Amino acid sequence: MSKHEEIAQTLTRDILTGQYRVGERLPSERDLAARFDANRGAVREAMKKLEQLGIADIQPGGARVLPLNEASLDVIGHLLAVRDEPSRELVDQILVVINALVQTAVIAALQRQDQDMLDTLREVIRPICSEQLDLESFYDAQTSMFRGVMEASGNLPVQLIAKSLLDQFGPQMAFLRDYAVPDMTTHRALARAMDAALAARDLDAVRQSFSESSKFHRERTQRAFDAYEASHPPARLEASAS
Amino acid sequence: MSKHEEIAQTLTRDILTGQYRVGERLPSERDLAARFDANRGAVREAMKKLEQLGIADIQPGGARVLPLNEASLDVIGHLLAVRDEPSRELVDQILVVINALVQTAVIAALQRQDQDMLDTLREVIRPICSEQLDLESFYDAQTSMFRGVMEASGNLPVQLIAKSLLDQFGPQMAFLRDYAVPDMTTHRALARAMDAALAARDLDAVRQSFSESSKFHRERTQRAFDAYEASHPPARLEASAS
DNA sequence: AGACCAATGTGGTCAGACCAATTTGGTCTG
DNA sequence: CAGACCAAATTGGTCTGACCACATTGGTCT
Repeated sequence: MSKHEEIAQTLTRDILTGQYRVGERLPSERDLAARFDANRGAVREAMKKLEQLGIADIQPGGARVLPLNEASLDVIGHLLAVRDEPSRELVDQILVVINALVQTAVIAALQRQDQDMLDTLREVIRPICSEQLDLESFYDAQTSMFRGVMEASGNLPVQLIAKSLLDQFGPQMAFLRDYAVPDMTTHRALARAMDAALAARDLDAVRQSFSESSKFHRERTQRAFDAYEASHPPARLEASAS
Repeated sequence: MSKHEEIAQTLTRDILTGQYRVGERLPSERDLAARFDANRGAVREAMKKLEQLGIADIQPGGARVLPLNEASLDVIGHLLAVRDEPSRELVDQILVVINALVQTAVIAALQRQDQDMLDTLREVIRPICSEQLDLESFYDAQTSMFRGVMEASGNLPVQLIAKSLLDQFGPQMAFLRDYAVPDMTTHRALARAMDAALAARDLDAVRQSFSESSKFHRERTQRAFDAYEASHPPARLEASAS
């Protein structure tokens, strides 16, 4: 890892864990350069990164910590990675958003009235419901489905948001894979419902089936968290939940 | 505007308007420095910006142009600004996404079962339906409503996405304000429906009323586009639509 | 013709300096 | 004593020039 990445990571972690209060001034670039035994250029690059993440506001006179709701979408990945395991609440929120985006994309795709598009859509769903998948392949298939839906929607903003979110979310959730209870029967049933709704071009049914799938996925993820925490040292009891 | 901003803007514009093909190599930093009569540091900063926007991939050996669907959400603002007026299609897509986010946020807020939250929510909606607003104030009120809903949702990813989108979207849409046909009667009716749905905690009604409001807003925006184009030189006829 | 290799060009990093603007701390004034 | 004021120190912003490791390129050798 290069110097500026190291500095940026340390500072990002410090800010996101509350080492610096919101509004507080960060040390000057020269101080940080001395502390990290780095060139000021390296510190500058790191600070630029913080600014891009929207967690610090750099101005002549000093850099200050911004509140989290001023941040860029790109902080999500860092937020998930800051602790030993991601926050259950944040993970659930992300799943909610992804569901909203997928539904928006599917509906947009359906409203384009393009038969080829619809066939493509059903094709990316089929692997989920028809084949005998293990959990690993299921995740891959689901991700492919998401990407396919996004592309079919033709809605660029949705595509960009979903890509950013999935790119940050996926890697951080890898640790849960071994703890998720496979339930391919239900998965397949949910996927069939989605496929049927698509075939019928029934918007309400599409919404309904995707919502149900998302709800199941969210519950399953929370159960995976339970399993993970049960088989791991619950850390120190102090402040482990915040 | 500082040098690196000028360079970044020019390069961003060139890339987004297709002056460079996807996959094509950009000129080297030293070449660009010579072309813009700048030092390499300024060019480097500009290139960093392109990389952050997700429109260029910088690697030892050279920087290459990325396809648009690899970009960051932050390109939206640049995409809207690249042409004389924003693309109608993109604007509509953004409105669709914002509606999806708002609905997600409202539902999340409602499901928190927090009476104070709900009261706050209704308060941010009230100005839209009760007062005699001109169009300008209506926009402000609507934006306030969005922000209030986002905050009330407690869903950080939704907040961050909406903030990013609105920050990029708002300024670029200012040019349309004078061409939007005011229809405060309908606006008020739609807002009252939203308020009633919230008061009843009826999720389906909430979805329905917000969808209708969004639909009306989208149509009104497209009509504003018509009015704008009617009163502006339709540019040269060649390739004006692409 | 293909494999190989050296020269060139590329981005990545660093060091040091200067500038304009802000911040800061003391001083002066009421 | 409080507030306005000013000068010195500090801050981020910019620029110059140089070196490095690696990718690309073009020629050479087999």
